[in-house]
Amino acid sequence: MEEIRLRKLEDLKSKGINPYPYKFEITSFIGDVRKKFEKDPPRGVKVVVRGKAKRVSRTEDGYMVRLSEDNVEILVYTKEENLKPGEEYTFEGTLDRVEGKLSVVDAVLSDKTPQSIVQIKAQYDFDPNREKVSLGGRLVALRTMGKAIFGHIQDLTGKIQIYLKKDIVGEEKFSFFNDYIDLGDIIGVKGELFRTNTGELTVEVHDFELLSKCLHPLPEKWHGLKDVEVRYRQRYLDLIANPEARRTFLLRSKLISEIRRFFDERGFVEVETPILQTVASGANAKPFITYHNYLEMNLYLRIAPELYLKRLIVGGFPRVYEIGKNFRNEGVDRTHNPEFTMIEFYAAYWDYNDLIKFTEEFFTHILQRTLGTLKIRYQGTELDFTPPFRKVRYFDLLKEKTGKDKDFFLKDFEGVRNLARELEIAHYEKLTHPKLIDKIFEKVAEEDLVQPTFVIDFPKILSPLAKTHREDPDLVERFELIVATYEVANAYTELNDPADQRERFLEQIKEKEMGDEEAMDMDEDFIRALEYGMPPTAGEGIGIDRLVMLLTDTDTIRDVILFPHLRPG
RNA sequence: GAGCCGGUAGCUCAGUCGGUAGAGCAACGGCCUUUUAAGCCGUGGGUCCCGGGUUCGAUCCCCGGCCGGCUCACCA
Repeated sequence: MEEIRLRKLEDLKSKGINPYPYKFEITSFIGDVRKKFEKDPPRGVKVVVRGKAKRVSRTEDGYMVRLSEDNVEILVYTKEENLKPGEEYTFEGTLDRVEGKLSVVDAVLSDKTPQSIVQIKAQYDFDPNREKVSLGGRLVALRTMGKAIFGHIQDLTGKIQIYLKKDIVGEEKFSFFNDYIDLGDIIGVKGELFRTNTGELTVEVHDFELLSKCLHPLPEKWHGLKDVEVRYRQRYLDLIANPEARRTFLLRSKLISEIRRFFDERGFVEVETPILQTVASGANAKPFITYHNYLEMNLYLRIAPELYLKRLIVGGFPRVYEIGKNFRNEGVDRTHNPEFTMIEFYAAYWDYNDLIKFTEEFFTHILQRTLGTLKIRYQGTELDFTPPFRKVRYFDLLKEKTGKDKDFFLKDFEGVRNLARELEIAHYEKLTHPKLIDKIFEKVAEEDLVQPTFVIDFPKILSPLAKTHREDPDLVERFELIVATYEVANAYTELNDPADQRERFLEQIKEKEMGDEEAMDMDEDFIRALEYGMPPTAGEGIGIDRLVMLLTDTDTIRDVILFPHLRPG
């Protein structure tokens, strides 16, 4: 097949036609055109429609019916079985726009009095008045009908039907299309907008141009691209073939701009700190090591920006944030990619109580702006982000689950180890005391935390950069926000006493010597920075990838990272 | 790192209790000027992931490898 397309390419060149021209003037993106003449129905509008089923197609979890009333069509998505093409049916369902087309979703058979499909459509799909447009896109569907050709071109913003009529484009152009344009090619079309008999917004093409040849066949139009390996390795194909992929990554982008807007509007300054670091500190994780030829030294890819951001607080930036990648040399699974995106932010004169309120505000803003709701479905469960979120203290939760109190966990090392053994925690005999507590908490507490929950007041020995709790020297002023059993945010009142910080680092070094590979490294310059005085400060990190997973109802981090790490194929 | 599962046409999949394989879409040739998973008639297309073994014969059985998925371990 590639050979045929290559031959067409050569033919074009020999005819003096450049198959890769320099420029095509477009009047707008495809989605803009659709937006102009198509209104989205408000959320949850119920309709009853009746018509003849022109086609019944199986979808992943039901059927799609093309329902026709006097030649005007509407798509109906239903789980009803045994529907037959040619029969008349009445459906009741919710009006929605699916890939640009007005559709009735979650439809069930009904015996109510139907509304007119024509009239329903008239409310949301408008007459384009022969508006002149010039659009570019990839040809993703093609239906040639002798002296007329229908097709769809697509860009990131949407899809639109094109209509070529021999009478209109002329004999020469028409056969040029037939002879040289293939499914997958990028083309530019100029023409006038109209609606077909069935009501679909369509470009009546007056002229067109090949903008780039596609030398490979596209994935299948109906099933899309399913092979996960190909979807990740050749993400461009995923983006061409699968609307969910486009939706996910558009939402990711929207999320990140909304995050920026949220922070910018609140006086935060966006900064960039080093990714190549000489000391990998600021988190409990194993770093990647790289080598600088000129300096003849190893460098680490950052595991966290924390210590640099706090240096900026020392330097007088009152509120800073950084959105960027962190790199952790650890296992890869459904919730971990070796490089992942976080936002970390720090606010002088705040403590962790301020951050709790701020975090609730953050989620409200983000959810409203991206999804327009505070209640989202995630893997079959409704998550309610209406503030205030549940708050529970670390040791209260442990006590509830194990019956053991703080003193037990912090003072009775042997007891904790025995408990770990009872809980069948792997390698319990090799774990250090803080690690054991951490593991037990993860095992007994986290898996029940589905609704957004702040776990507050962590043990000090787990938190070397957090400030000691004002009411309890064993604890720090720290919280994690857990949603759907995984950590989404981690925050604390920052430790700003340099002497205390030095002690904590020394404690980490001891942990490292006792076999904890993830214990933090001492950062002398960071301590020196604190010696110049850091105002009371609170800081937080939020994992962007996991946030996108929540917002897009995705259970694999690889589905929200454009190019996730894979072994070379 | 361990266990389980998978890799068949460009894509989505079926199949061979061991005799080198099939559908739909895509492609190619026809017909078709409002189609839309267009339709109708016809045609071509395969390293059945790779390497070894068993066998007269392996895509299928066995062993090893590569890549992926899931679970666990490691880890945010």
